Formats: sequence, C-alpha cells, structure tokens
Amino acid sequence: MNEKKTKPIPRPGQPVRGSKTGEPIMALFDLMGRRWAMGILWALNKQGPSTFRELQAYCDGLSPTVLNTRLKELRAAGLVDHGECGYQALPLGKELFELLVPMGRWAVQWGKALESTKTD
Amino acid sequence: MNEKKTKPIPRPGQPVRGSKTGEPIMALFDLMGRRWAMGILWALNKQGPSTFRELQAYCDGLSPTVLNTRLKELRAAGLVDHGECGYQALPLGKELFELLVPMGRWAVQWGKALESTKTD
DNA sequence: TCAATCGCTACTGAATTTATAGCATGAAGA
DNA sequence: TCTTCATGCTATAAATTCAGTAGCGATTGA
Repeated sequence: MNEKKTKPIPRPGQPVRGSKTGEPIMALFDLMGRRWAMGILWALNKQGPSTFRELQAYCDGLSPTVLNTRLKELRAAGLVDHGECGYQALPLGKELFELLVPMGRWAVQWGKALESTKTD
Repeated sequence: MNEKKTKPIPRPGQPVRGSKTGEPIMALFDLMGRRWAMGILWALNKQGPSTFRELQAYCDGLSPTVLNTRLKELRAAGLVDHGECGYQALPLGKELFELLVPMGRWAVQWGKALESTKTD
C-alpha cells in the first residue's frame, strides 16, 4: 500500500545516473558525487564513531535530511554502519577513505599552485 | 550591463559550500562532489583531448548545460584547459586523475565485496 | 514527571541538474 | 555565394536534489 519509491542507490554492476555501462567506477562517482558524501566519509574516519548529531556538527550543520539520505546510501554501499557506538566506517569505508587521504595532501599543493598562478 | 551573477567556484583557502574553514580538501570535495565532475575528468584523461561534443558523448550524453558548467569550474580550478585540440587536462588535472585511478581499481573490489555480502 | 538526548521525518522553498531546442561562428565544398 | 556541416555554447522549462526549520517518538536519568 505504501510503496515508498526507493531511490536506487548506486552499486557497481548496475546502471547508474549518467552511465548505463555499470562500470564500477561510474557507480562510485555517482555515489561520491553527491553533496557531502565524501565529507561525511572523511569526518567519520577522522573523528571516529559518531552519533547522528555529532556527525551533523562536524559537517558544518548540514541538514538532517541530507545527512540521513547520505548515511542510508553509504550504508547500502557497505561503507558505513550504525551500531552501538553510533555511526562508523566499515572496513570498505576505511579503505575508500585511505584513497581520499592523498587527495587531501594534493589539495594543499593545488591551493598553492592556484595562488601562484592566479593573481585575483 | 549584464552582470551575470557568477557562481563562486570552490578554491582552497576560501569558504565553500558546506565548510567555512577553507580547508583545501573541503574545496576539493565541493568541486568534485558535483554531478559529473569526476566523470568528466576521468573521460578527459582516458580519451585524451576532446571536443565539447565528444566529451558529451563519452559522458553518456549529459546535457550541454551541465557539461559547460563543469568545464568552466574545472578550468577555473586550473585542472582543464581549452585550446587547439579541444579540451584537455592540465598537469594539475592529470595529477588529480592519477589519484582517481586507484579508486577505479578499488571500485572493482567493492563490487565483488557487495556481491558476496548482499544477496538481492 | 520533567528535561535532555537520540535518530529521524515532514514540510517548504531554493538550488542544481536534466532534457530539448536552437543560435552564432567558422571551415569546406558546389 | 549559397548550402552544409561541426563547433561551442545559450535559453527555457521541467524534474530532481538539497537546505532550513520544526518537531516527533523513544530512551535515559533525575
């Protein structure tokens, strides 16, 4: 009766927004290319297990609507879990975070490069 | 006369959507956490220099509106340039792409992990 | 019972993305 | 010159997503 139209959550092997091939990387881009997805994963790994509201605070007070949506997606993707100590990154989520870390370092260099290039 | 309200493009050192700290990684997350941003960078590095329409085709025919918007952002970010041979990744863009590559490999493992976990 | 915290939903309006059509420019040919 | 074609890109409207705010039901503790 109350068929909540569940939005398909991107998973490798399935067509996703913007790619019908089902290439895993495209599913990942779809999942991570949503507002706050990477930020939440980042916070969760930096801060450790957190409650919903703590996470919200870490993420500059993003709306609970979005936080909850992202958390559902991340859980469906097997990256995050919700247990005793609140939300925490699963092994897969930690692996992915480790791939994000070098991007953090790169971003610093990027900032410097932009400074020396542009003069605005 | 026609003061087009230019959307601020995320750059490290400046407050961005969802983060007032100006942390470079947050600017990067903001930039890349937009639909198709990573996909375009991926295509540009995989396929080499491409015209607007080629790029559009690679990206499953995304709308020119979004493609143009993303390209402007990526150009402002110093990742992509538009020259003789069409659009192409700049050194910074290639560096960032190199950080995306391991994510491509990881995504494959991710897909396998999901298969063996979930049974739907 | 009261207050405080938890995860989370409802609702509304704003922003972003999509889809489609089509314009202006320039090169190449007839 | 007059098409024809490809280029990059804009205009418009509809659909989707996100943000901001209020608040609910459950739990915990005083």
